[in-house]
Amino acid sequence: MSEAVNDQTRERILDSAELLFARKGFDAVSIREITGASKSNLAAVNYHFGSKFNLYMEVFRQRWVPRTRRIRKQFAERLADTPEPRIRDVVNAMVRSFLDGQLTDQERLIHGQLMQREIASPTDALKMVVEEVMRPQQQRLSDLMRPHLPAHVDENRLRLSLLSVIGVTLYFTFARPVVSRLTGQEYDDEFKAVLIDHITTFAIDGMNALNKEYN
Amino acid sequence: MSEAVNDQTRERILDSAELLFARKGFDAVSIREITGASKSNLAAVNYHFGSKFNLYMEVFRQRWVPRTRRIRKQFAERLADTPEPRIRDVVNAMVRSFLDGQLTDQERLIHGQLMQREIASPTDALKMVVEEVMRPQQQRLSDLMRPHLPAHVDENRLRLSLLSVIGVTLYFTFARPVVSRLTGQEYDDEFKAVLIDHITTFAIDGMNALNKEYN
DNA sequence: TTGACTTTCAAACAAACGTTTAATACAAGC
DNA sequence: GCTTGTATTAAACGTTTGTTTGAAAGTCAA
Repeated sequence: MSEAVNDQTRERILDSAELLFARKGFDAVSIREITGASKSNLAAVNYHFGSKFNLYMEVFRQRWVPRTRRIRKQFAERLADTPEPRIRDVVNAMVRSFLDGQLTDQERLIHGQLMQREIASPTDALKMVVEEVMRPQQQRLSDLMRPHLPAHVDENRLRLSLLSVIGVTLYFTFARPVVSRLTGQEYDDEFKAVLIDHITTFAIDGMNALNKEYN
Repeated sequence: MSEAVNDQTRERILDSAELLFARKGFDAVSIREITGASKSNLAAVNYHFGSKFNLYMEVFRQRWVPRTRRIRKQFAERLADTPEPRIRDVVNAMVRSFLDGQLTDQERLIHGQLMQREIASPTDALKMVVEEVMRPQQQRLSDLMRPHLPAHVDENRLRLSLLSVIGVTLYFTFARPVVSRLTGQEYDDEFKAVLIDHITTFAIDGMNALNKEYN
């Protein structure tokens, strides 16, 4: 019972912190704002996490990374019925497991914003994310695609293409204020379906450039 | 003479502010840090700009927007010798006027980071940028590409493709910490040339997806 | 029930923040 | 040289921040 009580305050703080760090960024959010949102006491952050920065790191460890694992699981499930997936199948699964998977809209936005901000102002969290999450996943993707690519396409070139797919996908996730303004479209279900189709198509054709570089 | 003296303090503050806002973000930079870097007095920010936020807005008006105009000019120059540019020519000019133009490396990074952060935490600056800079430029690009596209490609679909090109380009600009880590490559001249080739190719093929949607 | 440990709490602390104020210095015109 | 307006400056101000402290409350096992 004590563990459950412990966990409740701690979990509430983590939830509030994740949301606020994603929305406003680490520097713009005070501990008082987080504890206000989580109905907890100011000193609880120091007690449970030791410091504001440690709280931030725990948000990545206990929220961001597990969510990425869920996305990856969905990616695998999308390909489970495809014995020898072509490049287009892999790219399609990549994009859709994030944009069209089981994440709620808010989760997806939070996930992207946390990453966006971490890239902008790198901390230890970025190092952890790249080494423990992105690198293994990129290796997996590379292994899936390698059989379909000509021998002259080296590993880094393939990596750049994978990063481009990620870049486009993330851009439309976090540049929502720009995209909405320019297109005059709110991110409603209909527009999001258009976006997903577009991103998938753009990414698949962009990736297929690898197969055309004979010169 | 008085105008020149006036302008020196003001300009120094703008320069320092731009650099620091780009590197660390609005919230993480104090006025004391800016005035320290610009060898000026704390109260000078209030005197010349009225507030920290106004300084931020002026950074966009007097640094970011003019630099975008320079990029746009280079884009136009790249196409000046091409009487009827194809889509690939336009995309190539888009990407290269930013990545391979006259901007210094630092300028390019600052330019991208300011935009990245503004997207993450939108202020009035984003509205100004989108309406005064991005929208007119997208219209220009659209006019250049329209003659080469099938009738069924509507305006928003074209816009999404243009945004995708911008998205990829920006991603590789500001996600430098990720890209370097994953590829093991510093952003030296050789790697940047590889990047530019890659991005251009990916973007051109991604855009060409528009010509293939017959179904 | 007691003791030991854990958790929560309010208050305090030192530092930092953006803004304001009033004095001083500078510049230009008459 | 004097006056007016501009620019710079140090100090003050009120507020906010992350961290610390010690007391109180809660929990669990003997």
